[in-house]
Amino acid sequence: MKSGLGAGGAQTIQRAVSLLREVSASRGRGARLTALAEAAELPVPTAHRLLAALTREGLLERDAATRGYRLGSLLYEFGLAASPDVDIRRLCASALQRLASETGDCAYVNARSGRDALCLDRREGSFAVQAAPVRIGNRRPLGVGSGALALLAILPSEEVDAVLESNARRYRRHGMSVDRVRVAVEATRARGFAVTTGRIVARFRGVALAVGNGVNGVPVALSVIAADERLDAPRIDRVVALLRREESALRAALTSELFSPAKGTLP
Amino acid sequence: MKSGLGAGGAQTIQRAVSLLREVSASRGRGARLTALAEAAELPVPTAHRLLAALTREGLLERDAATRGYRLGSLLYEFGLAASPDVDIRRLCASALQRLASETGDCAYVNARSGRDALCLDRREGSFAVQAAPVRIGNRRPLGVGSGALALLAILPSEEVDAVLESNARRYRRHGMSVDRVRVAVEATRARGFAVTTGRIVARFRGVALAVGNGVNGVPVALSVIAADERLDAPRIDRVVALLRREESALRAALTSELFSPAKGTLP
DNA sequence: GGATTTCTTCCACATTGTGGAAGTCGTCGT
DNA sequence: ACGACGACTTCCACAATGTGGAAGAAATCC
Repeated sequence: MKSGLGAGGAQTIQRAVSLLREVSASRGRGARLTALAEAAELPVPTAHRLLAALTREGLLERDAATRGYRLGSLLYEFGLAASPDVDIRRLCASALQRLASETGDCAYVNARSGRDALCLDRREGSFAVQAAPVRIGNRRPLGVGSGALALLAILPSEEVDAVLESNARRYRRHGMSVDRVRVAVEATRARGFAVTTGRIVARFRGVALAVGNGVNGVPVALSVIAADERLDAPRIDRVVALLRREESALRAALTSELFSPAKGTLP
Repeated sequence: MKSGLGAGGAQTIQRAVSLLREVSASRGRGARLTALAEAAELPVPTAHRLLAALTREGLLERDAATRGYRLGSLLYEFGLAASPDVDIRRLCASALQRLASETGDCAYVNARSGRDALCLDRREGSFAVQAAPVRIGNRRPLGVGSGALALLAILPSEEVDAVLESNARRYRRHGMSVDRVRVAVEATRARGFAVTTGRIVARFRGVALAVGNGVNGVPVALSVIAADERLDAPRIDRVVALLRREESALRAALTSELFSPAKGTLP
């Protein structure tokens, strides 16, 4: 088989992690074998064997009813130990709170993770009733969704190209295409913030703004998602103003955080 | 090589996870290659290759200064997505808070994870000044430390035997032995709670109590750690009384939680 | 500055992982 | 209820991948 890029000694680990990422991209109640195999570009029996091994080790769990794979408790446990010194969620908590209560809609923090956007945290406003909302920890390809688009648009163009190429297959599965994402990136750059149409998630739109140079080197974006009829042009402007305000507040908080990093559980 | 138990198709994954567990057992600033290889019972070059692959994938990070391996940010990200429906940390938060403030020492929640005890959360009291405290997410072999001992002692004897055998090598690295742990288990069962001498972590003692049938099927223990001169016999009794109180409160909270599970970020 | 320990690279070998094909199971639709 | 389709699992011949001893760099200690 082709081995692709200069790996030194671990096809298996690369494949396994690739499967884990695909599982954590799946919303709802677990991802099925065939879908995972396809997404990770692996033959079904191979994916099956790897998934079984990951399950045996506790990195995955299998929903008895659905037969779908979910991230396992061992990953939660590792996550506790891997908590970063600068806790982005804690830093963004109050910003999210204000955004959600002032707009009445759902406010999100997304971070870049490789070629994915990762939902770090969210806060629901009073109006928020979404069918299958993005949950904390979920991943999507950079460019798909408002937060993910804002994150993609701030990357240097050559990196954008690399991400687009790498995600080409995945865009298709989201009903997108490389070209459409590229156009959206250009529009986002010109506009200064990201908006999505109601097409990606049916009947919902998002507005997003990337945070300066990110948090601790990690690019981060704030976004607000609402039913599309609630987000007309004037309202978008108001939401963007709120996002701008929170973005500044966050940058200020970051500066002071460098001198007094708090760690551990919230009081 | 001997393959040991009935694995179906993934030596590599088993070894990789084993290394991850060892990394998350290491306190301080990262675990070194040789130590990890020894702990995971792997030849050094093999461990090196696997660790390099895990690092490349983002499951591990390497401290440039120490050359030690730490859990990587991708594990933190997976951890977010893998957060359990019943959040043990949230349930125990107030119990920890009271224990820490009333004793002035360090209060911990530990859970069982395979043959390990896992530090789920901790709260420092006013007196707590530990040199190398156990951090959230750290692992130790079941039986080493007060919380870990309480967790081991509530297991059925045959399971205790299995754990003891499996951990034999690791006890040695903690200056313990299977026999000493077994004796401690008997003593813990007779006493109804676990205490440790100041020998495991120099100059510190712990008192621990397991929580009923655990939380959501996961065995859990509450513990208080203090400098050994602070923990004389009468004070131990008082701490145990506090632990008993919190243990009951926790069991009560568990019952009501079953009917109104809260999820997501705290308000 | 040399000795010791720790880490990294190398490479011949075979164990482990591979994936096509075939079998089994679960789930639809009628 | 039953049959037909798709999804999951098992099987196994094959070789690519992972393996680990040995030797070569780095870093660290004395």
